[in-house]
Amino acid sequence: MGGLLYDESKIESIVSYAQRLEHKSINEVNFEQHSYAGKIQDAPTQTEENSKNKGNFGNYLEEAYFGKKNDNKSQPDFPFAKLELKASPLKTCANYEVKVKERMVLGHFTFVAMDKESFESSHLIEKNQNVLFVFYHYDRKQRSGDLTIELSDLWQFLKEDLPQIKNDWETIHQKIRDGKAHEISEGDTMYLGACTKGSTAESSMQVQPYSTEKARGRALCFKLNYINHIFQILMQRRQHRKSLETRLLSENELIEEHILKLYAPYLKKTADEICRLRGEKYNPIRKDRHSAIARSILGLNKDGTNLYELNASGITVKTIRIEPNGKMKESMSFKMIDYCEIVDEEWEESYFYAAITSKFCFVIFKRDSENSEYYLDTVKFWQIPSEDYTQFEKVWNDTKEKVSIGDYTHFMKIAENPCSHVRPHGQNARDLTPTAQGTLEKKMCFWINRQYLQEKVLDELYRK
DNA sequence: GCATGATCATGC
DNA sequence: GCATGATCATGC
Repeated sequence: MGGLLYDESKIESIVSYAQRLEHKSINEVNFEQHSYAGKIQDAPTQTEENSKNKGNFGNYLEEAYFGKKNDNKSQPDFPFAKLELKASPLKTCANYEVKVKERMVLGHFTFVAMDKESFESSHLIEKNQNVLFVFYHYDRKQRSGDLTIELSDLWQFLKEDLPQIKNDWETIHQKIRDGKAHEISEGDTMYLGACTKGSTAESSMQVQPYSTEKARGRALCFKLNYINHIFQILMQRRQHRKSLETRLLSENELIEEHILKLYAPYLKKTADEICRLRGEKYNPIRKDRHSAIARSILGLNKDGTNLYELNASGITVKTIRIEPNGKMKESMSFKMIDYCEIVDEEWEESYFYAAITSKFCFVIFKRDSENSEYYLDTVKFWQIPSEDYTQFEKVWNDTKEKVSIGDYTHFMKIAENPCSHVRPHGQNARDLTPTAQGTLEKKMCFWINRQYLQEKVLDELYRK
């Protein structure tokens, strides 16, 4: 192809061409590059309708900027340089923090094809050895060509993360081999995920090799927390900032195994004893005293932001208290709902979605009689089965709708949904937060129902 | 017994 | 001051 402004056999050339886009839009840069101007007319012009197409920016980038036809070949986008191009949208949060908006889809796969692969020989590795990430600021009111690009940079699998990614891949692979493709859940894995593609309609269901049951089509993706982490790392590298995070794992370790190892010395010891062993003060008045212990053992700071693997995987560490009868007493709370944010959000891009599709690490304290102390009984990793996602989605949608119309008094109650409900979560009844309508309302948050966790997680551990 | 609303201590 | 990770208290 003549007339390209980059050498398509050289990674550096392609990357530096992409970097001309930073802090500018595609149309702006194309306009500046007069020698290329003639070609712009060939570029696809967007209609209002197709600007809603999610892959649109990526296609526009490929065609109008790199002058390539968008094909769905299994080869990398720049086959001569073995370079894959990936565009990823950013959003600016209420606190002005810039984050990646959605998970990064790496490629659709069929269960039959993946069954025959090994991680090392996988399509995933083959296609994504070198990735050129282009992070752009998403704005649904603007056309792709006018969106501002924040960062273009080369990325390769981090060798420190590779054992976990391999384990994630193999977890998905094993489910296929076990004839359980229909049971795959995004929460099964840490960094790499298998997200659903296509609808639940019978026509879009796929066959799997070891079961007659059809399963929803899937694509491999980097889960939201992980792709966001890649963005943060690339930004840090660019700005020569040092990461504030510590790595929990040493070489070739897996997250789950390592965390279980950290808790092992304290199993069956009371909260008080654990604190004494660790030379920390036990404060029986704090409502989050067990959580404080669970976090301290992991080495988490108060914000819970200093450990790389927890951030990159989005693992939610939660403590549960079990009463002598084997039951948990309380439902499980999450962050306060941002009423201004939720009205503009999509379910799959919401905080709550990320939370419920991530692994949970339940640190379970139990007491054997009404008067005795709670002791650390066990640590259990768990994920919400994907068939329950729609229940959480219902509660989230209901909340979004009510917030949109300014109804802050009829959120879903515990009896209305088997999985989740909405309840206050502030310092007291006078603790208010701004709404989409410009008023102030009581702080609330999503809760996971006590009974749901009891049945799905705890009955198995504390069966009477 | 449990749903619901209220509240607590902490640490940045 | 306030977000967070929770637990408490009440009344049906």
